Amino acid sequence: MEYTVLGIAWKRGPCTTYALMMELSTSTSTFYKKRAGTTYPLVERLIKNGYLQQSAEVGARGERSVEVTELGIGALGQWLTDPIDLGEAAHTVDFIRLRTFYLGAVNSKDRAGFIDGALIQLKAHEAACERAIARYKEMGDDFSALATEGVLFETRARLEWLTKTREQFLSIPQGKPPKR
Amino acid sequence: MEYTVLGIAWKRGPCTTYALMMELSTSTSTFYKKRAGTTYPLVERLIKNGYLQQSAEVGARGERSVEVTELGIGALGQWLTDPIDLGEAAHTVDFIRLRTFYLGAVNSKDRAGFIDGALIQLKAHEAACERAIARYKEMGDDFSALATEGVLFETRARLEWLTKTREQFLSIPQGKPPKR
DNA sequence: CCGCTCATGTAACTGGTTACATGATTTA
DNA sequence: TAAATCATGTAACCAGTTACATGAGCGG
Repeated sequence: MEYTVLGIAWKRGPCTTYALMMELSTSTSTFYKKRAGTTYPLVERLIKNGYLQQSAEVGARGERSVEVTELGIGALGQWLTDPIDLGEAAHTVDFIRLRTFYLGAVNSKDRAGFIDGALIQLKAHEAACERAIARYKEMGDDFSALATEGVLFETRARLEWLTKTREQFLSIPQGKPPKR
Repeated sequence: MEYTVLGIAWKRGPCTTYALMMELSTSTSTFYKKRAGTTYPLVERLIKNGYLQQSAEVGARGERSVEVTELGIGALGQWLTDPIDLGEAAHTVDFIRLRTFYLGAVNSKDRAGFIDGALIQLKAHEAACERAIARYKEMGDDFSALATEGVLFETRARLEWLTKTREQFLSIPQGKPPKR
């Protein structure tokens, strides 16, 4: 999304499109598998619309760098100040949870396999979040640290939910729910 | 996503594309604002690929209904049985959290406005989840009830996170983090 | 000097959104 | 009988993904 790129560019100051792309693809929070094909056109679009501009700063090897314009900072502030509506606040994605809606289609053994596999991945993700938070703190990026704390809260909630409901998920008979 | 439609069609048994569309757009868990323009082509695609088929059942008003084929049930089972990888398990979306990464761009008063507005929406969402769970239990759809319990856990974690970090978010000075 | 990372793109494809369009049936 | 809901689509647009393509600089 445009605002994420705008936000990263604002935090970093003048940097290359490549650097933006790298941060987009490695962040614990960003949900796009942004690669070159997305980032370069997106940055182009933002420049065309006046939110980013070519920076005067040029690297040793002639890399071009971009920076946020006044207009861009204004748009970022607008986005952060606009009250969030219920639709956006409630909109979350969780691919583990998504599957659990239909677990009745498979037997208990398969359900256990899925849930236990998911728990392992979530624990790995929890550890990754902790490392990311430490890294952000070290870098002095307090907002990213607090935001990633949110990912950690979420991950622990998912672990707790799956752990507590595991037995119930396994005990429900296979098949679709009764018709009404 | 295809699997969600497949899952809903499996749960419901023969039903119209319209009914699938309605469930997609009202569910607490589905993240697509699926409208006609998405659902009809998607169902067409699933029929073409053999996962859905026209059902013999026809409504009083001549509505066509679709149902899952054996192949479709197989694909659904496959999806549910395949172990989830870290990338998919870690991939979550939260538009409130996304903004908090860049809250340093605005002053403390604006941050407080954003956070407090978000808390109000999250509380409303929490109540909506509770109602949805009760409804699913009433309908005898235990898997959806347990899955939506997951949404509830998540929502409460987000509330707890924002409540606990609110003061910290407000106390950090405005501006971008120091360069390294 | 070979391979890796930095750096910058392009082109084709896919899939979702918006907006439009139509008509039947139900309900107030 | 008028409005709402059920029901079915289409077409233009937009944005993200995949895969391809290139070349410079750096470290072993």
